[in-house]
Amino acid sequence: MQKLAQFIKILGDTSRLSIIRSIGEGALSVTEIINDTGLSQTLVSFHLRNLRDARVVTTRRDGPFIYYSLKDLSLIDILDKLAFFADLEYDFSRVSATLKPDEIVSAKRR
Amino acid sequence: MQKLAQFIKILGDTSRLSIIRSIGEGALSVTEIINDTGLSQTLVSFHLRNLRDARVVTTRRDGPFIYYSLKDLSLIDILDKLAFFADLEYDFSRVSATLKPDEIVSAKRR
DNA sequence: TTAACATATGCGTGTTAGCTCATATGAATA
DNA sequence: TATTCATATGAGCTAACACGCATATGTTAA
Repeated sequence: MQKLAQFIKILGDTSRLSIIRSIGEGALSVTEIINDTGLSQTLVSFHLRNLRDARVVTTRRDGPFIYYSLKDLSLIDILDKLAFFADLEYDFSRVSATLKPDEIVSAKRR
Repeated sequence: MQKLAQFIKILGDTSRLSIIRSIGEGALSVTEIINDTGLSQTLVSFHLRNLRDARVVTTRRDGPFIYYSLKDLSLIDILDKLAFFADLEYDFSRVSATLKPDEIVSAKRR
């Protein structure tokens, strides 16, 4: 229970959700994440550390760049479901605001 | 995004998860929740307020008792998925520690 | 090796949020 | 109405956490 709450806490932050959404469609370097989210370098680095510790993301080094990606893409589906559950208007991934999670998944595959 | 993070934060607390699990199988009065979770009266009341505000639970008054239940049972499935995602050992609802979320759902229907 | 770029970390701060204690409100029964 | 039981609320404390600033580490290329 403790572990689950801790894990969920990691997801319950606007900045981290932004980052997760950023890398949800493919690996990005830290700088790319910074540009995509508009968050400061320090803040992105700080949150990436949390996400790393929680094993939400994985890293791959390529020269001076470190590419971050989601360890398990099914997290996006879960977040879509949560977003749908939470307020029925907003969807987490960037497809549609009116589809149900299941429909969003299928819509993305087109 | 703000709203989603706020909602997830509500879920990311050990006490509230205990309460959600308590009422996951049917409506309980506050006193029953207190006994089931082992949390203090004040603390349960405090968290129930949060869960109410987040529209996670609904209430029904019956004489001096107020019965709380989940507004949408699909929350349990989502939490099972999150628990499975988080550490592969623990499951949120009380069925099995080794089944995947889908299997848990079907196991419960037996 | 030095300079430039990419990323991480330590420290200090303000705010949020969970918790307890005391108390208040509300409903039922005698 | 008075008492008892059920539930909610307000105030105050503490700890956790998100954030910014400055700086450090690491990598590449000149």
